[in-house]
Amino acid sequence: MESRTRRENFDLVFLSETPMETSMEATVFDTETSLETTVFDIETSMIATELESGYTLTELGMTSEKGTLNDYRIFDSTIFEENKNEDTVEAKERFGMTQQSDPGNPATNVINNGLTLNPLPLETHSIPDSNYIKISPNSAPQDAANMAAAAAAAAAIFPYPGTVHDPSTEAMLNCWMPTANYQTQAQFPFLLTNEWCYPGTAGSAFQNYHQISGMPEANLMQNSQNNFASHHFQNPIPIQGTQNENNSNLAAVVAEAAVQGNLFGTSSPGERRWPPGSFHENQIKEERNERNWNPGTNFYNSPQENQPGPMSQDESDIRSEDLEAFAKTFKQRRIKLGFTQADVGLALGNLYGNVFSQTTICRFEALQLSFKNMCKLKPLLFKWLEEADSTSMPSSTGLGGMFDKIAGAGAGRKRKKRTSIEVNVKTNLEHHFQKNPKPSAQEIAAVAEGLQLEKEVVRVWFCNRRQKEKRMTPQYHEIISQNNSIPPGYPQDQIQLSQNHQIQQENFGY
DNA sequence: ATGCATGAGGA
DNA sequence: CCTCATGCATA
Repeated sequence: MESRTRRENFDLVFLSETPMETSMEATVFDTETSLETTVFDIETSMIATELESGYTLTELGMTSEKGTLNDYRIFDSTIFEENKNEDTVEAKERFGMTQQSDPGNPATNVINNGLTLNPLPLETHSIPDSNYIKISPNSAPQDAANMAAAAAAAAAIFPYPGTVHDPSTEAMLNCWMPTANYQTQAQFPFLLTNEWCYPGTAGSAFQNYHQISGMPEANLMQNSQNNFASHHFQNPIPIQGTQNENNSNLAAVVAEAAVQGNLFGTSSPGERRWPPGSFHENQIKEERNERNWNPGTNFYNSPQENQPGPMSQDESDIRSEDLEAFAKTFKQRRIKLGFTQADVGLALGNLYGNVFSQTTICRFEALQLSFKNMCKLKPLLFKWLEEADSTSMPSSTGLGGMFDKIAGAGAGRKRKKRTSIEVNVKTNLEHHFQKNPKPSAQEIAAVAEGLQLEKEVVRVWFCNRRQKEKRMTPQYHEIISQNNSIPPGYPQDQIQLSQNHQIQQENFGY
């Protein structure tokens, strides 16, 4: 089996906001082997096939609930060349695109590394589906995560950035490698100092980005592109980190790259999701309040300031999708690095003075904390991860210093022995809860009476129960009643997540 | 991974 | 008494 590089033959296109309610599945098509693998069927929420690399798209944060299609395609530009003259009307209709490329801009088309990027006008979409790699259709809320994964995949795969088409701004982006968030020059050296990269998603703020330096959009864009081109010419970005680099299974390459890219693909305090100062914090907050944290909302079109400056990410600009994606990535990385949840909790103490228990880390990873709580912990965990990632020598240095875990020794009152409540009693309580989640003292007393439990125990049970209700991933509700429709062996958390998106709005409207 | 619990802070 | 962040102890 000859090992070839097919990288020159691919470009990356993002299609956003295209309504498509039908078979939401991710198909990976290897144009070399002509093998097609259905990876994830959104419709049934079933993981049909795991990628060879061992990652599933689910693990890559590529799952999605139904809704708007956000379709990432990596296509064979040779085929594109053959098809580009096809009628575009159908494509436009089909994909709801109105975008034209900028064929007049050489930087759009040719990167000076001997590779020719196609201008990628809309016409590209008349290419048969079978020639695409469809990574994932997504609803808007999932844009970021999916975009990140897809983009990161492309970033790792291609020696140059794919041409990214942002339909919402009608921008052709040849100049950068997208992730879910704005990226700085640190990530993308080809950027001009004050530039930020934006991946482009539904309602992209690409234009905002281009306004940052006060430069006319067109100029900045061109600048970017030129800058990128020259940078690349001199410093071709090596393809690295993908063990499957030479693997003929493109799917595996994509997957692996996506996993790696995912790390920086998710927003984080360290990276700042927004260009520094580009969005006024208050504006974001206001907007979020107005929209009541609708997870489907994107804020990319928010007004912005021109004043660059440091910006700390706080809860107001974290979306639940970000948290999901981060938690997922965090867990993967943590495990890969060989740390236990307890290790992390302890390390947080060393690094930032806040020790956390294994329990808390566990709950973070499982999204079993309140939204607010998640937001609070995320920055810390992110820092830790960054640290651990760069040091990446867990056994030796990793836990070296250690804190004296100030043993409480407070000799406070002994903890009450944990009372265990029988299952049938629990069921009973659950029923009560369904009827009235906030029973009064009297009602609690009555329940306690009926169930032969201490009042206090019942009270605490309700407290805890309510608290559970507020977790990011509630595990209760009507899941039971849907049992029939749950495919056997289907991982529960998938359902919880998708349900969560609805529940979220009620529970986290603050 | 979770069930039951604690304690701070708020009405 | 409640909410909320958090964790001991255990399944």
